Amino acid sequence: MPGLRERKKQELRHELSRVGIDQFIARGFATTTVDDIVAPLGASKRTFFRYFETKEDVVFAWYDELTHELVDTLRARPKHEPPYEAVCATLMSLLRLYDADRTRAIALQRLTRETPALVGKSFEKRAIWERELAAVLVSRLAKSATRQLRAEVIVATALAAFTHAVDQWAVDEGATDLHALVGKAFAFAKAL
Amino acid sequence: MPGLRERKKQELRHELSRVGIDQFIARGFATTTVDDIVAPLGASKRTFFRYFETKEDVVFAWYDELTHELVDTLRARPKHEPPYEAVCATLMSLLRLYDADRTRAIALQRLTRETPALVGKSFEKRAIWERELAAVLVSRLAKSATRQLRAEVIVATALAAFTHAVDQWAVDEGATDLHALVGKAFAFAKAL
DNA sequence: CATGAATATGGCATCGAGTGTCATTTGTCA
DNA sequence: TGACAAATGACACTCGATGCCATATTCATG
Repeated sequence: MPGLRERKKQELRHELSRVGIDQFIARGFATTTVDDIVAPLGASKRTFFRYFETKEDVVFAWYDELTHELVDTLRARPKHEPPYEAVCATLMSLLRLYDADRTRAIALQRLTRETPALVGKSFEKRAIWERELAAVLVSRLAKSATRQLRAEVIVATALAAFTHAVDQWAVDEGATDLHALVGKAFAFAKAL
Repeated sequence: MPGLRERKKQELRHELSRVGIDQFIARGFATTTVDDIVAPLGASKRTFFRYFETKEDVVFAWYDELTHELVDTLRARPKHEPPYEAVCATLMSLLRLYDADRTRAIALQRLTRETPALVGKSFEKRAIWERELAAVLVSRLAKSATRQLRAEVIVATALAAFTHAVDQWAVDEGATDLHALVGKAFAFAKAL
């Protein structure tokens, strides 16, 4: 079992992320200092930076937690399924997170969109997903000198379609149907 | 005509970028301070930050300079040309930059790849291209509730294919034919 | 060419992110 | 309970980034 020490660590990491995001949304990213995040929890700035490499990372803590799950999901897709469809189906599984708390998801998307530093970070994290998923996908493709590149292009395309759909949905304040929009974005990429 | 003042400004901006990149390549991004960049040119740190918002920006100064050119190139593509092909042709025009100085291009790509902060910045700049190009492309698409999204997906896909091809080329130290590789990447996206 | 307005620069002070170090506290396990 | 390992806090420090103001440079006009 996990043990008290490990449990406390995960809890603190989670709390730091929660408090941080709340403050960013309420008062803006730049105007919120690390001390502001740490104070309500009675922790020190030094501890904060043992849990997160940068201030930006608190916004995308959940990205890291999902990486393994995504990889597993893609691995579990039926062997005969075409590669692009497998990646699309994998990404679709993420939508439950947006469904779970639409208001927060939209606020978070807006926060990211309006903060250049966060835009960069989100892409940086996305690049990690890309690399991991492409590594899985490669094994599905016929051997060739360029199958690594092909895997990367397929994953990157699906991911780009996905994020643009989510972004559009958030810009519209959730007025449209997210699932349908993502589906359309996937279809757009398929029929270039 | 430009005037002395304007000419000096552009020259200094160019010099700052050149010296900065050189030092980053030679001694690493994190270990090079802004003072290190500014010293050989006899400028002050304060002046540096009047030319570049962040230290990262010196690496991507040429991105900004190319934005208008890219937009114009896309606008100039024949009206009947399918949208994806128009974007691909537009991006192809960038390859002359990589041909012009292959060694430096490869070194720069490596620098970016190995520096997380620069990875984020490069995506951030790419996102600007995406937005600009998508805005142009929209006018080529049939009116519909989702044509904005469709334009974004098309542009993002082409751009992703392009950068992954360049990246692969740089990883291989320029051993493969860049033009052919980019062409293949474009084809991979087209035939998902 | 002289002169005053507009603009670019440098120096200074300041804030805050991020890191190294070490003493102290807290969880673990025999 | 006592010893060991791991987590934390406090402190000092570096450096990116910004506001402020005095100085220097360019430009437009007479």
